[in-house]
Amino acid sequence: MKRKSKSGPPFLFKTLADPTRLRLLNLLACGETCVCELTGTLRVVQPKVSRHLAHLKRAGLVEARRNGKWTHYRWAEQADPLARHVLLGLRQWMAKDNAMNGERRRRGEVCCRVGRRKATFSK
Amino acid sequence: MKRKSKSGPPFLFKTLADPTRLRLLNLLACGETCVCELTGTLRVVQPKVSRHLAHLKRAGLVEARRNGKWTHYRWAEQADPLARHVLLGLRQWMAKDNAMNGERRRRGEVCCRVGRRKATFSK
DNA sequence: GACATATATACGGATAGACGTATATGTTAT
DNA sequence: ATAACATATACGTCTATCCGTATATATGTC
Repeated sequence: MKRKSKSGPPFLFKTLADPTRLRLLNLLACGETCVCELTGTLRVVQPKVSRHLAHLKRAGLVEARRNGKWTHYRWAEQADPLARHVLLGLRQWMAKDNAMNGERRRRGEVCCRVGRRKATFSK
Repeated sequence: MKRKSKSGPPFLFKTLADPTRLRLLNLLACGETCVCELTGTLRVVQPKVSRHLAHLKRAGLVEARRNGKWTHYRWAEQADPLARHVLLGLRQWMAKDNAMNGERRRRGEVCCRVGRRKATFSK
């Protein structure tokens, strides 16, 4: 039985091979962000966001910090030189890509950190 | 119906997410190489090599040149800055990785190649 | 032409990955 | 305690991807 390696370049690249995960990294590039803001900005269902964040965390690309009800994610420092190099390139690419820029601009229009009002009459 | 994008960062990373393809790129880093030598050095069946080479070619990472019965593959120049950056990092990683070094050393003990020119690797 | 060699592709099965929905876990407020 | 909320995970399904084997294509030799 052959062990499945969850590290090394193939695993790094596999982690980066998903559009949703790149969008998440893009938003996190602005700084630590909570899941609800990520969910709101990307307009995808919350379990999808959580699953991809878990994957990014397993791969060591992000770290999580719990604060009360919320969990905040952020980019992690990379020990491995290849990962550091690749992520730097990715960051630069994100800074220029139109779609990624647009999504970063949508940040802050949503989420928990500012006073949020529910769209409900029952209160 | 949503079109499946065969380009962009996700596709680049997907291409790099396979160990066999990385091994192929590693051997090609020494210079243009024919399929039979790749097959012999990696000790994998030929259709597998051809399939992965086709994938690398579709992704624009390698180019092919036919010469008689043989097809020689080589690294392609990258127009996209992200791809160029990532592949440069990969090349540097390969230069230091033990397994990759070992495999490059096995080159030349096999196959059709007799006289060859020197590599782009040490650049 | 027939034949051998080098490479590419087609086919079917196995496995991994991504998804949506439902549910579980953990936290805070009442 | 219960309720409401934020986040994580479990489950079943669907699709993509990888593989080995068999076959197709292309080129050179006789």
